Amino acid sequence: MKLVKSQPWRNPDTVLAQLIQSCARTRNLDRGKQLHAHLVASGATPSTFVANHLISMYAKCGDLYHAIALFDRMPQRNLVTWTAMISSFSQNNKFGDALRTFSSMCAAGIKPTQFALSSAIQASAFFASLEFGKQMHCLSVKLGYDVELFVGSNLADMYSKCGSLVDACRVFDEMPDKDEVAWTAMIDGYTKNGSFEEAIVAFRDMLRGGTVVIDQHLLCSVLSACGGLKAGKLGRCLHSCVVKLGLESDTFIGNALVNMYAKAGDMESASSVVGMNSHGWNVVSCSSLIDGYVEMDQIEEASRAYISSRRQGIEPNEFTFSSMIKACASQAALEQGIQLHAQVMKTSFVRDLFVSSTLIDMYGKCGLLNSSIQVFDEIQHPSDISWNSIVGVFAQHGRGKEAVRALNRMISRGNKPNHITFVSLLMACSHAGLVEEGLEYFYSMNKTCDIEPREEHYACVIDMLGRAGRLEEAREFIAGMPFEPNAYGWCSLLGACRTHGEKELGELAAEKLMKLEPENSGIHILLSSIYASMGQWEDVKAVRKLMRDSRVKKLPGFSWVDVNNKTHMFGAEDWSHPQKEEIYEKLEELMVKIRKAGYVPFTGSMPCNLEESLKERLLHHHSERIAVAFALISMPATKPIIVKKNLRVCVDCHSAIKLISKVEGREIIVRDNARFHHFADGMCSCGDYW
DNA sequence: CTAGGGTTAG
Repeated sequence: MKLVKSQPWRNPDTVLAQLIQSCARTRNLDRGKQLHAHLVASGATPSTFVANHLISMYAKCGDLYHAIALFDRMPQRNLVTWTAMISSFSQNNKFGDALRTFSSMCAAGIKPTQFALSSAIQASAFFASLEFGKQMHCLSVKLGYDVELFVGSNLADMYSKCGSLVDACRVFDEMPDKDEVAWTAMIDGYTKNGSFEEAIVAFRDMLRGGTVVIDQHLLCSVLSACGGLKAGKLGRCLHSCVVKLGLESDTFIGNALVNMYAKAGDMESASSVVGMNSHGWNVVSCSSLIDGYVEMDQIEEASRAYISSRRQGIEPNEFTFSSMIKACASQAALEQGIQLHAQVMKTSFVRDLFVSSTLIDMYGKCGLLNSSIQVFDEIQHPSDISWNSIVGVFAQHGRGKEAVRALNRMISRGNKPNHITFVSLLMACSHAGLVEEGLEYFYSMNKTCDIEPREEHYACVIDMLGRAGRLEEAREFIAGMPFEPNAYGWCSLLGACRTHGEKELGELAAEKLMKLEPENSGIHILLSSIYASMGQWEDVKAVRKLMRDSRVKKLPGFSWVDVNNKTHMFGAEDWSHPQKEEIYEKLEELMVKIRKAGYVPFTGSMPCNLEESLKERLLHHHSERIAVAFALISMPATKPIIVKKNLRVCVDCHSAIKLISKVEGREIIVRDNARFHHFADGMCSCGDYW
């Protein structure tokens, strides 16, 4: 109003335009509508200039309806009118409409400028449509805007969002001037495509240039890259930068910091950032925090963070649910998993592909194969992630044929298996003894699915041959490999050599393993048990001495079992439980039953030269068996028993529990530190070998 | 009058 009074000689349109503009700036829709109504009431048709302002005002205030209505009724549209309409659509996330309007404009014979191109490229980025994006790029080149600051940044952003980093770089490198927005687009492109090192390198290059402003957008992307690299030190450095620039109160920055620290495993810093300011408690930061705890295997802390977030009034979203369900899977905490599933079903997140995939995995790890399949079957359009989960579950359960069938269905439905799918498939074949099928897939995956076999696939083949007792072939296979097997491969081989009494190859595997994982006591134990099974007590002693000398300690074995939502822990020969009498009685009863069913104690591998009866007794009182006996006397017979162990289940316990599942008619799931065993009716999902 | 970049998952 001041302007009107002080500059009464100005063109009335200019005055009106300025008034409308101020409504747009302050998002004052009511005042904007008033001005519009006033204009209409005066009977005059607004000029194109004024109408353009009105469209822009309506769009900025989120009132697309009136913007469109006005646009449709305009007798004269100029370049800016079209451009304003396109940007109105893209500002309000109507990217399809933005693109349609863009092509109408072109059809009307109006050449787009950098403004319209910018919005149109943004829309192509939204649809992640490389094809359309390339057309836009082409048009930008033709019209001479391709290296312009805004268009260039948009193109780089669009290419990286379409997954084509090469094209993004090409555009970016051609740009003569680059500001912080352009750099952010590029750095974020690297980050989103998993090229974290390149993101950091780009950031350094940018700093070296020295002229670019560092703002919150830029720092967010760099922090995300630090998270990906687990680069806590660099991240902390950037945190100081955030503080110096006074950007701590930015919610996105806070979330990025929490996520960075959580990914780097620095949970203390992550949780302190959450508590630092009023924006700290939000669904993104809490989900990052929870996921950090889950990844660090600190499930108690994860639950605590989840409960605190709920107390703060934060509604969990699909990220939160995924992480919490993942936590249940890692603990084989079936009860809590089911509760989360029930909660998810009350929300729309039940249709989220990440959530359903973690549910499939959780049920699988808790031994409920049918529930996994049910969750999978309820997915309307399974994605690659969904298929990978179900193939993985079949692998865990030793269902080789089902895994193969799932893979074939996956391919025929147009989903593309990746290297993880093939790891699962090969493991499934290995567990089910489908050696020929497994080998066929291994040798053909490169041709049929364009996946070069990696370390882990080679390791699966070693495992497959080893389990089948084809150790000579395993040796040849290793000799023909383009690289040395990884720890998993050598470990499988060592296990197989132990089972099949192959001393020399076992020694080789152990030697390699001790170099790869010198701290791993399991390797020493396995090797000594190979010697023990052959009665080479001198060698057993030598290994023990080696363990002493290199200060490798055998971890004490513990088992856990959840009964009525309470976790009970047992050690070997552990009789501290209040119900010890009943447990002991049950164990004795089980021994009698399984002996009748054909159980023969396997004391051959025990790494000490003890009297047989004592060895047997020691075996019978392994922690996992005590846990199973306890669960049998305290749980309703309908529920599967889930036991968790910190070490590997021993061969003898494996065969004993197999028979216990048969004589007691119970499903027993044992998760040890290496794998998953599902015992039912005298069978185990991991086959006959441990 | 019209345009660009940022945080969480298998």
